[in-house]
Amino acid sequence: MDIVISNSSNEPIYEQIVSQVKEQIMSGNLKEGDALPSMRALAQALRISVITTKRAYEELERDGFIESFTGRGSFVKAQNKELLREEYLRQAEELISTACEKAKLGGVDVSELHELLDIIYGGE
Amino acid sequence: MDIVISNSSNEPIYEQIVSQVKEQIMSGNLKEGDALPSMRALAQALRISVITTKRAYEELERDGFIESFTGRGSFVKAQNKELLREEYLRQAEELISTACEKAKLGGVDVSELHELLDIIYGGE
DNA sequence: CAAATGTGTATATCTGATATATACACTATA
DNA sequence: TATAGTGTATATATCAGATATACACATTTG
Repeated sequence: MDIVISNSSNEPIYEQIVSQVKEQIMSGNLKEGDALPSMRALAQALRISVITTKRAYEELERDGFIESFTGRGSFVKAQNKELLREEYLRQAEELISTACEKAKLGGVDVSELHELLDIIYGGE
Repeated sequence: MDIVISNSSNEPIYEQIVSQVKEQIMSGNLKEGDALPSMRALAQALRISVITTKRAYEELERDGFIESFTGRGSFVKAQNKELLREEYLRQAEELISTACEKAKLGGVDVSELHELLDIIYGGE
């Protein structure tokens, strides 16, 4: 479980954890039944509070990605990757929508956005 | 000066004001030397506090878009629209970048993003 | 099987950003 | 010069993010 958090990011720490756990599930790095690091262990590793890791795990549990048991630990639930794909697609769609609004305000043509898209998607 | 704010939005009120003033400058609705509504008048119209309108105007002043004079009012400064265009382009670029990250996580191909872009940009 | 250790959980609290009420200071004008 | 309109400053309220500490349960180990 490689998880990295950034204090400079404006994204809350617990959201960063949630995102990265989802990524690891999507990549196959985490499979059904796999144990997540304990809230304490993760908190210690990231030098943050247990309450914050708990909050992240709570959100993951609420969204059906993991399951937690008092005294035992937290585990990955059976996952439908297609569901995750749809979630990421929806997020991308929303971001592109906002990008289009900004572009229109600036008088930026759609063709310019297509170029940007190719450059950014390709150039990683 | 038509300004509309949404309480349900997660964007702060003062940021909503800032954005919309920039939009009106970009659209030519507000020109150099034009007087903005007084902080009090705008606050009353939007049913918000003067402090909030002041904060919005402060940000606009800090970014060089307007100028405020105690006892006189707030006025639009000379504007370089190209500067605003660049700002919007930069914002769009950043959004597209994040969208690409999400898409990659979901295994969404770049071609699908191009389709989305056309649909969203066109379909307003 | 009881003690110890490791797990998740709950309560009260701190901090920073957003928004506010109220009072103050300056300018124009009637 | 009084008054009404402008921007400004100080102290306060509220909410989300993050926390410390103490609690409850499960597993391991002597």
